Amino acid sequence: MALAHANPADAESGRERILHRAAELFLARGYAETSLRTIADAAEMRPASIYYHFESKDHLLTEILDRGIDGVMTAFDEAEKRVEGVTDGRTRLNAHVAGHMHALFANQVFTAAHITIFPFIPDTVRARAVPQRDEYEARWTELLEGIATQLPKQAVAYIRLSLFGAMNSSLHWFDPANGTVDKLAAAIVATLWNGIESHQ
Amino acid sequence: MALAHANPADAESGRERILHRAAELFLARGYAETSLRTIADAAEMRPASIYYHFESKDHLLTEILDRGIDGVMTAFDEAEKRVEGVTDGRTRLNAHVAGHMHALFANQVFTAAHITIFPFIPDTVRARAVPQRDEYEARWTELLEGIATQLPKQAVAYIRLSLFGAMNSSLHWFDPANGTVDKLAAAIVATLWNGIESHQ
DNA sequence: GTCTATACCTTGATAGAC
DNA sequence: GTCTATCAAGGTATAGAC
Repeated sequence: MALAHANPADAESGRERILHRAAELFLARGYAETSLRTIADAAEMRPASIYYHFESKDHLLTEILDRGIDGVMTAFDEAEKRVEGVTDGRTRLNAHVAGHMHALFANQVFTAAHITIFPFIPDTVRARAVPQRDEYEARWTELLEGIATQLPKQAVAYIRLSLFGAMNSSLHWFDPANGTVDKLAAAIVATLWNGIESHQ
Repeated sequence: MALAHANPADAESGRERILHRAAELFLARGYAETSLRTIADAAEMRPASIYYHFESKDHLLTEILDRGIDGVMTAFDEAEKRVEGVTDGRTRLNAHVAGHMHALFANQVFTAAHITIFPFIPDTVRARAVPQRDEYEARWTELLEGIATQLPKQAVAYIRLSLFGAMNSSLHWFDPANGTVDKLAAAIVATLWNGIESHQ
């Protein structure tokens, strides 16, 4: 019987190590700014070894983007299960915002990397990811239109985009060490739900 | 007497041409993704000529970032003048959001470039820009605390960050050809001010 | 599945003529 | 103020041994 690994990272296969370290580096420094030599260093192997697992740097990026989308898609489905049958709009919204934020901060570095570097990746790779992103957006559109039934769809679209801006920009300033992700999610929902007006 | 230039861009000095084309390219593709050869092409000169005007690529970037901050600082001051003496919070907020959005979309490509590429520039350049950004943030903190006087400062900080996320993320999806910047600003303020609750 | 060694290209930057 | 010519470094990627 094999010994358990003290550090879970040791248990990762070479391929998984490359994916995780690359995603971390892309998130921290960007795609073009991160060389395969740097990724190989972080994954504790030689640059050439990466090419056993991935056809090119772009293919490595593609898989990271795919996993990133999978992360939020799964989070959305799980949040939906958690509020199945719930009719209160704010409760439903809160569950989904919390799910998205946990995917960003707690679960998957792939999701954080995807959202952060997306505007600056090669055109071909970005084009491939667009349909998946559209599908995720569509789920949110449906959710929000079901909650704010009195609003015109155009207004809901602005709300959705504002909400995405608020959620995703937190990657640049929120530190999970200084507050729980759930509290951050609740604060974002409170801003969107109450507005400033009611607190003047 | 010199002839007037048909295209205002023709009137730009070599130095200005470099700055504008570089900012446009950094905004569209990112800093590391844009080579000095590409910039030189766009500015209709040879790569070596750039070094007559700028010590290095990082120095060129630094000036673009500085101009970007100047753009929103000036916009903030002008918005403040426009609502001098006005006490209604929403009117004051609307003026400043519109000012920020105009700086992003209508006035200065430098501001848009600054905000977009900031997370992915070399550490040394980024560190130099932080105090200027902090000063701009501080003006918004003061503005928002003066408007939402009943809220704890922590809540105002979340609102400020949500608002910045909403405003700046519009760079990635708003097309000025499909709507005026003023309407976009009004929609963002409406989302923040009314919340969803009042429209259910 | 990982290695050594290396090819080939693009990059930021410099020297010096005009 | 812009050019031609060029360099050294670092980039992605490949060949082939182990």
